[in-house]
Amino acid sequence: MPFELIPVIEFLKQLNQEQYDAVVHKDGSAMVIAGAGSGKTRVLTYRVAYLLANGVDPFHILSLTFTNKAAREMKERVMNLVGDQQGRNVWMGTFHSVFARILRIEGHHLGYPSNYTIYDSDDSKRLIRNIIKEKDLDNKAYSPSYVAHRISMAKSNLISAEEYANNPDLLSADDSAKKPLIKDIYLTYSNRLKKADAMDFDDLLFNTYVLFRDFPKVLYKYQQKFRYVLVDEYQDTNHAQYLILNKLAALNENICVVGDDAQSIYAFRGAHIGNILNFKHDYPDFKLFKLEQNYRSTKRIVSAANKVIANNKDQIHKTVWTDNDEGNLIGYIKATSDNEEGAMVANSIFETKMNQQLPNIAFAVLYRTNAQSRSIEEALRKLNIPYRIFSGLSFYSRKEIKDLLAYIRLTINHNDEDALLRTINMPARGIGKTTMEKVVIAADAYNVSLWEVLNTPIRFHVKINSGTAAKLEAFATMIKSFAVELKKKDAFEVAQHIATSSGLLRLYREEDTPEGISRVENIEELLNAIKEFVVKGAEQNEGDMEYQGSLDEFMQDVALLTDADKDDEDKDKVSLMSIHAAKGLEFPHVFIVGLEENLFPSIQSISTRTELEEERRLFYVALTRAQEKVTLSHAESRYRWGQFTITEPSRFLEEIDEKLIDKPKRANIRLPQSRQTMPQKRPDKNFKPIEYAGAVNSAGKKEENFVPSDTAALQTGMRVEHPKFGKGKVIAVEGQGPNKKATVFFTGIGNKSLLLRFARLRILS
DNA sequence: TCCGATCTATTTTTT
DNA sequence: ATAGATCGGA
Repeated sequence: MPFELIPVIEFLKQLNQEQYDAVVHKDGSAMVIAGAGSGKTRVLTYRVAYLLANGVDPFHILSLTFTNKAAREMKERVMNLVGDQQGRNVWMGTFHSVFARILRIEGHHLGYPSNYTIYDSDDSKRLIRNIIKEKDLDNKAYSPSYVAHRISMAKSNLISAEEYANNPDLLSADDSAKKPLIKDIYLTYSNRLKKADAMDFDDLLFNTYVLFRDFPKVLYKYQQKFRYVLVDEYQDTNHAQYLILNKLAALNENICVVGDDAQSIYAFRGAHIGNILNFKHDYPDFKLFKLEQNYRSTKRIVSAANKVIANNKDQIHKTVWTDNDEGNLIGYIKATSDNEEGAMVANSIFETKMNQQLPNIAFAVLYRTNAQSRSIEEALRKLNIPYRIFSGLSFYSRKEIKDLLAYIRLTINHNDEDALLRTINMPARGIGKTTMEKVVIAADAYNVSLWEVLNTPIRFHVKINSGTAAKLEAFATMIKSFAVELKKKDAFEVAQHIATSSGLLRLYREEDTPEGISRVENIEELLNAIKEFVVKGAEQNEGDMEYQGSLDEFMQDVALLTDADKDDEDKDKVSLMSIHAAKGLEFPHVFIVGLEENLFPSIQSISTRTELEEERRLFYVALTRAQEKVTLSHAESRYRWGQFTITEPSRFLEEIDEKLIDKPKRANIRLPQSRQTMPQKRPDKNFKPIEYAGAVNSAGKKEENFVPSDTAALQTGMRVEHPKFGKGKVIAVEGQGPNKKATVFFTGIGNKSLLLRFARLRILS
């Protein structure tokens, strides 16, 4: 017996009948349709524990999730159930990270080295942008994001560049969209990735599929290895993922998928709800389990969510119910502006926290778009409420981080084109645009990587003068010297060496501006993370001779990391995140902000029913994150892309039963307990944002009572104050009308050029 | 090639 | 509002 069976039996008692049945259904295919909050993660983790308890070797279990966070959480929970030793050996990870790992081992069958680079969407967009430029295409018709999306859709449907170029449907669609050359961009893009020994996110799936399709022996090896396959969030799988799972499970058919069609929110990137329906065709003997009891939320929340989702036509019937208390009414906040919305949300958090003595982690603010975090952040900061933003990629997509990572990538994989282009003149080394253009053209002509041309420019007939040649050689020599270090030292030492010798750190140090300082800090933070990786890895792998703590190990899936994966010592913070990022999480108190037409539902998604239904599922996901209380909020006006916009309340607000919502009232901060209810029309004059802002603030900082002046008469020499930059002196005023702007010298910050249309300035003298 | 000034796209969601 | 790309002059 691998470990004590007793605890598992004990744990099994905690399950309800359906959960229990799903957990102990050991062999054969199974689908678990799990309503929100019905304990699906629990079923998955217990199932893994149950398999282990029944003598299944941990090496034979594969468990796939969509986010690293979900994978990590599951791993922790499993380790708690069955002990670290067993738990660690189960393959648990995201589709992308697991397949990336398989491709490191097997990629040679497809002509990839094991140190291939993973391009994140930023990198691939850069590459696409370059190709568009090289082909001299109109970058209005061919916007990189559009092309990237198009290629991504093709890849997730397993359509290669060659197949794309021969597919009449796709071609005519592109023709009528007046973008007939997408096929050429796709072809070039694929070639360039291959030449750079790089894969983008979609390639990780695409190539895994090709590997399994074309190399039956390899497929057989993994079928043997993964005798039990578990999949979380099955409703979000795309076609490529579906077929890979199909192949993997074909031998043993021990596949257990868990999902909820009502929570499918990734159709926009190719997820296919139909995969749930296909399941019964592929595995006719499958067992279906439905988890309908919600353990997470109050009756009112469950009922509101059910009512909302009932408006969707496309759904699998199920009845989510709960035994929990009736609970609070759903809160409602109506603000005049986005800033006021932030202040009211922050204030409500502050009050609830004080009244009920709750920690910050009890609260989450969810929004449709990441850009909405700003006003919330500002408001929380004013009230000294600590918060953490879980926004996609912000840390890893910072320029300085990308730069350092690019040096490391280039050191590991010299063929990495994006890394080379990014680093070669950063800091400036006198290798400019002209030279690199010649190199790119030569690389293209001889079908080799940029690195090869760089090393022996003469061989590829690049016409450059000796000075430039020397510069290129110096750069190549430097990268080669880094590569030598790589073999000798641990990850931290090499990374630090690279940061210093490349001149990157010096460059930012010399900047001596607040931005420069924060860049240096970010680089140091990355170096710390690498250090931690070395230390932690060494501890965990004690006695494991395989583990070197080397930099390539660190880099292996750094491209797959997001901000949410950084650890944070101080955990007690309010969470700010997009609804997409909140999937799978729960919080006692949830604020859903920006419930306005054209924002949520998004303006891009209101034209078709299916898109609108996806937005509604998103709203459903948001509502069902809450355990105790949901508060909905919207603002009557909002700045969007620098424009002041008047907004309409979201249609979703009307889809909730009025009886469940706290009477629409203006949250008067001065009279927080007031029964006063406000009309739903215009706010009365007492509720100017400024007055309000003054009332909420507690700390007595400058920003609180900030009243911007009319800057029409602003003149050179005037002393002004800015809420963020502090006091300063106007150096110059230029431009006319809406483009009028001022250059202001702020003490301790330096010159800032501000558009008066936007800048909030107070004239002091 | 470098530097500063000017223009522009960005905002949907993520691995 | 802002970062990044682009342009033009030195």
